[in-house]
Amino acid sequence: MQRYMTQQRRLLLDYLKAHADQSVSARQIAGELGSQDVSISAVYRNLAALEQDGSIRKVSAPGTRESYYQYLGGHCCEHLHLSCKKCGKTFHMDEAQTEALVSTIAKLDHFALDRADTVLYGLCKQCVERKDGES
Amino acid sequence: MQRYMTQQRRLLLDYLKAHADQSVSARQIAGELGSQDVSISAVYRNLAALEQDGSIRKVSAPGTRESYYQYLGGHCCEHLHLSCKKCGKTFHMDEAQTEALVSTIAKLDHFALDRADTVLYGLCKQCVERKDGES
DNA sequence: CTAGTTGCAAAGAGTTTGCATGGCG
DNA sequence: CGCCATGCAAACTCTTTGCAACTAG
Repeated sequence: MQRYMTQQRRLLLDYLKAHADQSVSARQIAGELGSQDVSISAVYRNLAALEQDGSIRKVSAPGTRESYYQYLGGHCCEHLHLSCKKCGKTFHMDEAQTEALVSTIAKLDHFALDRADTVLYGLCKQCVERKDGES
Repeated sequence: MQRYMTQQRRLLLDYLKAHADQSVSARQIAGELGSQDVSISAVYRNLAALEQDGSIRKVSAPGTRESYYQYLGGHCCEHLHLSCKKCGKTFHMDEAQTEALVSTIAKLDHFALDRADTVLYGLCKQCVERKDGES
């Protein structure tokens, strides 16, 4: 299906790019773009479209109800993602490391790890260091 | 809070144990136990209680709407879980391997991986081999 | 007995969809 | 112009909760 670059799609994409280092929820997006004429349904529909195109990725963090979305700068599934449970930022694991990890697991467990669907949860360096409050 | 072992809790726990090698959804459980007098709310309430006790684990698989639950044979968060996207079974990664993986990531990325919340998705050995239909 | 549990039905939250209108190319 | 996209509101699905009746210990 052909895609038109509407104002809403543009805004959404810009927003996602600007927040490429973290996962954002549909509500957050709608909240910030809502003032610029982007309805919640447009947000969801565009997120779905972008996900299909492989431009973004949808992840569901454990313990949360809503889904989160993150921009994939084109290079999509080459590496695993590290998602910080505290600050919400997403880190991209080095390709070489990813490769090593994936093949290690493949050898040990005969398990073909899927880079696209696997997210590793934990705490990033910063959040480990200052173990207390902040977003 | 004290827990009573009601008939419903017993049935639910038995069901989870019997399906310990795969993730099951609340709907599946309610569907099968519904005929034995277990309401959907009891299912959810008990799942929540059992999760709190650390007896089971709740995971949200990418691309699905509902949450899935899996029995943890007591030894809870020592190892990472491998979840097969095709057959739905959950495999427990060897503790030593888990340890190695976690510390490797800690070294390379300064990232404190959370064993409780991380699930690795992919295809298990069997599903990789017979790449076609079956559940 | 008494605190925890249950079923039911209603409430909530997040997400999806039908429909008529509006806009990109 | 034609097809795609939008906004709105209603529909849906999964999950949670209030309440009165019930049961395990």
